[in-house]
Amino acid sequence: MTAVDEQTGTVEIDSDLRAADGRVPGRRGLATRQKLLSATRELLDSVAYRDLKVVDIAQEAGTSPATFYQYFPDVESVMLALASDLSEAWHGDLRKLVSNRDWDGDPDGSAKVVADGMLEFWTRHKPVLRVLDLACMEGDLRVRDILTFLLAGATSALMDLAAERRIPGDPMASAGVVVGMLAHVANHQHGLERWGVSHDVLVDTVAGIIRRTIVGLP
Amino acid sequence: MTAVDEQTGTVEIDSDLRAADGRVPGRRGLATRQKLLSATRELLDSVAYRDLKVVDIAQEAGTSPATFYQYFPDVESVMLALASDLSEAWHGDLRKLVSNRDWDGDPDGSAKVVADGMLEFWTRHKPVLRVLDLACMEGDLRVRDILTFLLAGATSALMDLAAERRIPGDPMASAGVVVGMLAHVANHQHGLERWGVSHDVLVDTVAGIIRRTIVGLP
DNA sequence: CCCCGGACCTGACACAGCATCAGATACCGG
DNA sequence: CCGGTATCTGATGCTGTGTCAGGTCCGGGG
Repeated sequence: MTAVDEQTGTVEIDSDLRAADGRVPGRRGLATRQKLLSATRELLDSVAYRDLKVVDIAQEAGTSPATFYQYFPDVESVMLALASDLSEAWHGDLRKLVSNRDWDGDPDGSAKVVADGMLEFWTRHKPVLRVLDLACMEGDLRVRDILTFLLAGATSALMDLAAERRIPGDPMASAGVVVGMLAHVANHQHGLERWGVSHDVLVDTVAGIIRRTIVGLP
Repeated sequence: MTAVDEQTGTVEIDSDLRAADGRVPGRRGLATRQKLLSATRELLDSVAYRDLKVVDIAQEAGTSPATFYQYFPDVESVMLALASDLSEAWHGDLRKLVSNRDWDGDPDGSAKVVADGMLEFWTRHKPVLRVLDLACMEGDLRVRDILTFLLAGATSALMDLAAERRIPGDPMASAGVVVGMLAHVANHQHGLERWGVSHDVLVDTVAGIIRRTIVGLP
């Protein structure tokens, strides 16, 4: 019952949203479901994914484990739901972050805004995204599709840009690698800072790579 | 009782290697410890880190859970040991992969060899590395130090190269970002291939970024 | 206003995996 | 062959999982 995409027209994240029995949840039910999602998100700030227990999520949400199982079959499914929400909420914005730029007039500034925006997005949602990233690497196809959708807007915008500019090399590969780089850098920003790389320097470095790889300037 | 680094002179991975009681393990003990490590590595090929149980590791290693606890306090510690081993074994090779190149004579070929070699390394050890990466993001300082050491050789070699070439921007940041990019790309190679990006195209794209970011050619 | 039916919640339970220890077993030097 | 130490494991208590049956809450009809 959710959005089908406008332009890439591919992904369709279906969520008919049933409780453990066949019930369709009402207002109150949806609220506790939401509380469980938030509780999970918050716990992930402080506890490792491996140690994330149903008991703790339930407690954090102010309810019981049994209730948890009314809405999700397991913790993994909560992550999947969080992923869907994130994807729905940000797919469009990430696309716009790239495409609403004046690449001809101010390529340097544009690259910097994109770098900064992506880093900001990734950092804000790091606790969830790093888990999704692992799940994706571990071969979870549902997660991979959702992450793909999340990034599809930005990626295809970058790809179009690279193609327009007739950059040597494969536009898809360039766009994919750049987006991946942004993700990784955001996740390890803290580590790089320990090596003496400040946030600003990092943004500049990444922006430089975007500029040279996608826009095609020295 | 293990290597202290030669040049960066920072990391020191200490492993006095005791069993659960204070004993220093002998030949037989070290063998079962090794079997537990291998079993873990192999299980990670097929099961998600979150679902990796002590029972299963013990069974795969042909021993009992109680024995497991003779050698490791928990699964996390096994990962730490695997990380140390990997680091010890590859730190030098990764450095050489970058520094044993003729960057002046054949920058293009060199970049390609580095890209290919790093991708190969990361892909080969993906099941372990992706877990370590998560642990690092989740704030595990021991893991971060070990990964830092693993990559320190390659990173500092790239950094020196960038500094020599007087590339605009911060050499440390450039090297760090490039190494990070390689890691991420290797981890998501399968996903990119699904978007129609072949291995060879990927290597070329990444090599291009190395060339432009570190060596400084158009 | 009360009360009823369905939506929602939870206590109780059986079972899986964790972690520990005391005692059994395997190996080595003499 | 034997004693002693290194190594292993069965038994056990405990934590967390997943599933009921039955209790509580709430909104609408009488």
